[in-house]
Amino acid sequence: MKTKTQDAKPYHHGNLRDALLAAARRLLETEGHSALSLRKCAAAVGVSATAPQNHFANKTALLTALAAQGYAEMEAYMRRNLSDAANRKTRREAALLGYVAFAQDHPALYELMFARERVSSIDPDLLRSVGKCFVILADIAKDFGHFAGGPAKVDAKQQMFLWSLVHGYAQLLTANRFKKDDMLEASILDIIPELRTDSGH
Amino acid sequence: MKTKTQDAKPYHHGNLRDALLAAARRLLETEGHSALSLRKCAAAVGVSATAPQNHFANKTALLTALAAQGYAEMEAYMRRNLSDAANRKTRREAALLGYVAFAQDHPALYELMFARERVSSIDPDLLRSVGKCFVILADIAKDFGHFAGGPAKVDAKQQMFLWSLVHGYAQLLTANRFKKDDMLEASILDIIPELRTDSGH
DNA sequence: CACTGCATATTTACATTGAACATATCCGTA
DNA sequence: TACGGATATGTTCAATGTAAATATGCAGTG
Repeated sequence: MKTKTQDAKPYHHGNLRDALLAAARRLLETEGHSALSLRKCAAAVGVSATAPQNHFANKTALLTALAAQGYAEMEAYMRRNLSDAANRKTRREAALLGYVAFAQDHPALYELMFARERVSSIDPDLLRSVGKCFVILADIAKDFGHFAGGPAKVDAKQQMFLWSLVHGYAQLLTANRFKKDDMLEASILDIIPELRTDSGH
Repeated sequence: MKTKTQDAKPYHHGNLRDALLAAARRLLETEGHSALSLRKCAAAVGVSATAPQNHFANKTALLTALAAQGYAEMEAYMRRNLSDAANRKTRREAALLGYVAFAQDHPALYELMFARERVSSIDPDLLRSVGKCFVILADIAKDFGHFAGGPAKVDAKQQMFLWSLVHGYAQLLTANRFKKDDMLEASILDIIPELRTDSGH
């Protein structure tokens, strides 16, 4: 018989889903994805090994939710330190630096966000988070690159160019493939060769 | 008692290491990395479940060898269809198209080649294979981008620019992040905005 | 030929993990 | 109060990575 006065551990956690996501995130970033298991998440939160199944159908579902959370946070990185009144150049540079800073601050999570097999790429929540990130990039992309073709094709090429460049840079940087001292000094802004128009400032 | 006339399965495989790598490669490309286990590799080759341990200290060692093999093959893709007499522009375009073609033909292997946790990034064989790929890119990079700084810094920025661009493009393409029709039409050559000098042709 | 050493493969064993299943508990509501 | 849905538990199983001890074959050496 359990007394009501001293609060025993409740049968129901209350917010297990978020707690599991937080634990998973912590495990991922401190011990790497190979150390991330549903059981460890459950243990970290203090519930039974199979409790996560009530909130995530399988491990992929949890990783997908984690990735979606990652995109949302990356968006925040791209928008941080910015007032709406900031001019175009400032916004541009802040967004690109934010993108890279996020990858550097959370390399394991960033890798998960682009892992083809570990996340369900058709998940609506994930797609929504991805989309919100890339409207930012798509807007910035208007300023970069001289390309041939009609307006739609030019837009597409600009977006592909910028996204490829910043994503490739972020991943090669976090994968430690840039070794030379001269490379380590160069930021993402330093390796963008030109502007279409210097409409900012 | 075993007769010598009908050849019984030999106790020693003869070339188990290569056979395991081939089996691993097949599993990776047909069923994905989550279906790749040491035991399945062993079973595919027809040896006991723990035989691989004699050739690969652990799973990471096998994946690292597989990644090294991938870089060697990507180099072949970049060099294919080329005579030494080809002019600079032709070599440039063939190498870039080859890089992307490799990623498209072997997306799971390509992803492995840049996976931070699954491969040992300090493995000498891997580093050698990576290096041979990127002398090609480093040479091509000389033609791209106007950057500030001394010669060494300019070289570094050009290399970072080109490698980031082509790697980001390849990964976003294989990860199916380019959705719009206009994007699917654009090749890597279409999203490179300019040449430093048109020294080729 | 007999013997020895080494590389290679096998067998056995164990802890971890993802997942399925039936069951228990809590809470809101009719 | 009784019921039902949501949430958590305990049990169970197959697959996996890895360790340790053992067996096999081969290549020399006496």
